Amino acid sequence: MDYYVKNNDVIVNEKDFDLDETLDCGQAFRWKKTESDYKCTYTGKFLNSQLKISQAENGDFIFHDVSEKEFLDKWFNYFDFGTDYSELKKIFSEDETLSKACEYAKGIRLLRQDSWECLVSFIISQNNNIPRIKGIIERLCEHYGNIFPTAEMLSEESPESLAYLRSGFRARYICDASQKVSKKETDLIKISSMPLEQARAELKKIIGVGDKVAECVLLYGMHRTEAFPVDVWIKRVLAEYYPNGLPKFIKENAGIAQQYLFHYMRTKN
DNA sequence: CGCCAGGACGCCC
DNA sequence: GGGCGTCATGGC
Repeated sequence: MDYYVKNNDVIVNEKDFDLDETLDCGQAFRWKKTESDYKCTYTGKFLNSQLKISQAENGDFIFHDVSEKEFLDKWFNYFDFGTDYSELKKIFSEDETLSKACEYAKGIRLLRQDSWECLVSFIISQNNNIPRIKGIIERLCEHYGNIFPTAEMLSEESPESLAYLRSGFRARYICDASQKVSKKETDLIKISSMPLEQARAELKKIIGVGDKVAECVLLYGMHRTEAFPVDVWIKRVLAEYYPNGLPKFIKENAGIAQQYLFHYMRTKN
């Protein structure tokens, strides 16, 4: 990864990164594609920081109106620029299916998202489709002035007061998560560094958090790359390509491999 | 219209 | 432990 500062922007060169593929592969739900003169442009937020980011025709990335300090302190980490995805894909490509999946969308990276936002987002995701998940999260943020509400804010709500979300049976799960997190009965910071099995068990104490959602929080919100969420698409991948199980050599980065497989299976047709 | 969606839970055996 | 119906809502 190389970068330089130009006027008020930071320009990044990173070949293992595609904006469309990374921001629209089902790991994050709050990035919006906007019109621009570039190949593509997105606006979104991480915690309380807003970002407008473009990918130019030559592949470079423009972090609009971002100082070098903010880039290094915040966005470098969010986009996981410290990880060498060429090396990861080289390892993955020893497996035939994974090789195809990595070739299909070379520019997917695993974002380092906020654990609380991930927890709520993936509670909402259950038995739901991606366009509708985005809609519910958008209504939630709009309701709080276009920020993602904290656990403290949401702990004031009830399933009835959340009716405007039209999130169905998931509303009471959101409330339980908000109460447990705001009371520190669920401590997301502590969980993020627990042994994996213990972390899973701790997350699953929240009503409405089962194996799949817990795994998503660990992977997307805590960057535990060995976590491996299994949804209906990954079930199809496993049934079709891995009847004897996944290759052992992906273990410590199974979650990242999962992201290539998920996107491949969901969009190839 | 019917089928499905980045599932979890309770109940049954 | 595994199988099955149920839960809201709406995208396609």
